[in-house]
Amino acid sequence: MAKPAKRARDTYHVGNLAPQLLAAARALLEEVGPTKLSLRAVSERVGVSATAAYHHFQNRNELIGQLAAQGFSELARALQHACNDGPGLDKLRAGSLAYLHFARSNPALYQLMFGPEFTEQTMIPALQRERLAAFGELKRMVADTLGQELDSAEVRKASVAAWSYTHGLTSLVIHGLLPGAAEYSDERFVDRTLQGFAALAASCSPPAQ
Amino acid sequence: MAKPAKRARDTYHVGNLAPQLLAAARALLEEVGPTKLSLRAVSERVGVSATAAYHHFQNRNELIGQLAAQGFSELARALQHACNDGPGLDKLRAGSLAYLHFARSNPALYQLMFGPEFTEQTMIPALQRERLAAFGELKRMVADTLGQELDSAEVRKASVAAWSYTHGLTSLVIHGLLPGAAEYSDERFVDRTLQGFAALAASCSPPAQ
DNA sequence: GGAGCAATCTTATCAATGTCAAGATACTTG
DNA sequence: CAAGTATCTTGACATTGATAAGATTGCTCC
Repeated sequence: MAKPAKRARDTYHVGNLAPQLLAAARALLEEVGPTKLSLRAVSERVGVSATAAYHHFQNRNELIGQLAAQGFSELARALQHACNDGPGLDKLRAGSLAYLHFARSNPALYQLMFGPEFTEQTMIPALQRERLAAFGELKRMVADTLGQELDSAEVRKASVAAWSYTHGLTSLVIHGLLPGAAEYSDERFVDRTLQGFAALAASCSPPAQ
Repeated sequence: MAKPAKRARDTYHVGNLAPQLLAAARALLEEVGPTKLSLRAVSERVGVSATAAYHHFQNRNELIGQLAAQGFSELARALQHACNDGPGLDKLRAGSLAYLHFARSNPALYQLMFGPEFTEQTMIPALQRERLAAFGELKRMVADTLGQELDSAEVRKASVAAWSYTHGLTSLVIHGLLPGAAEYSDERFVDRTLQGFAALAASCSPPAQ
């Protein structure tokens, strides 16, 4: 009697799948870009059937959401390191550098983190939490720089300003919208932008408080 | 003799399809979001077969690329108006306001304009051109503010700085990452961010020139 | 005016993808 | 070891972008 040649043991996958899927997705993400990351490709890379992921994630959005959350977690750690190691006065520059460096090292992940997939409805808790944690790290940096309390109105405003310019610069660089986006160093981008702000601040009307 | 009840004249569509497709896509874009805009839905809204669009656009990317180009063109016009009408000193604030207002009025379009779909490879000429034109408008504003020549190094740096912070703030607001992103006014966001910059500039080490 | 031709539009079809349902297999717990 | 649950597979379906081939329209040239 011809039994099926391929036994279950050969095709079955067992255990610890979620982290493997996340790792494969993370790698594939940078290869194919944030829009073309397919669940099937991820599953195939791990060596598992196309629908196995659905036993660990509700759907594609939850998987890439966890990827994004992972990204914010790493970004927070990078900011923390930059803030602790650097000299006291230039914490903002050091933070911006770390931010830009993270994004340039993981461009597709960064695009995913701020991608249009995650709205209020499709936002998973882990993503929201890690994003807030990363922003908290930035607020801490700003509070240190300003020498004020963490939750003062000043710090809140300045933190949004710092996040805005850093995210904006990063986004422009990542998308290749700035000339020389490929070859120039992180330092060059950050320093030139800071110089640009200085020039703007010098010849601008003082903002109404 | 029973002829086919449906004559060709009833099903055939004629003439001027490209603009209609773009208009329908533009409307659908804001309804379903930048990731879920399907060619078929656009075609159906116009009342045309699913593949008719391929006689006017190479593929989906070219269609949404032209949408994005259209967005940059409108953004440039908005900046131009804001720059010409406003008082001389606050051109930067007026420009930022116009920028944020455009994006909040067309959030999905704005996300598309800076979306990950358009890389160096998949970039259509019209998009690149209109994007450069919009940035040129911003540079003109900055040059006016600084009182310097359009292509000086100062203006280039300051323009990137201005674009960075404006795009960053806009992006954060659009994505709903700032508290109160829904209810607060454009003015509030811009002014608070400018105040934040002032605070940062005041207690920051002066950037090395 | 009509034959021919190019542009435009349709139908039929395919491959890729996200997702669900049902069954098979492995692990756990009594 | 038996039963139940978690995990994984196969099979299937709907949606979507895209191609190929045929139908229709309008224009051009005689």
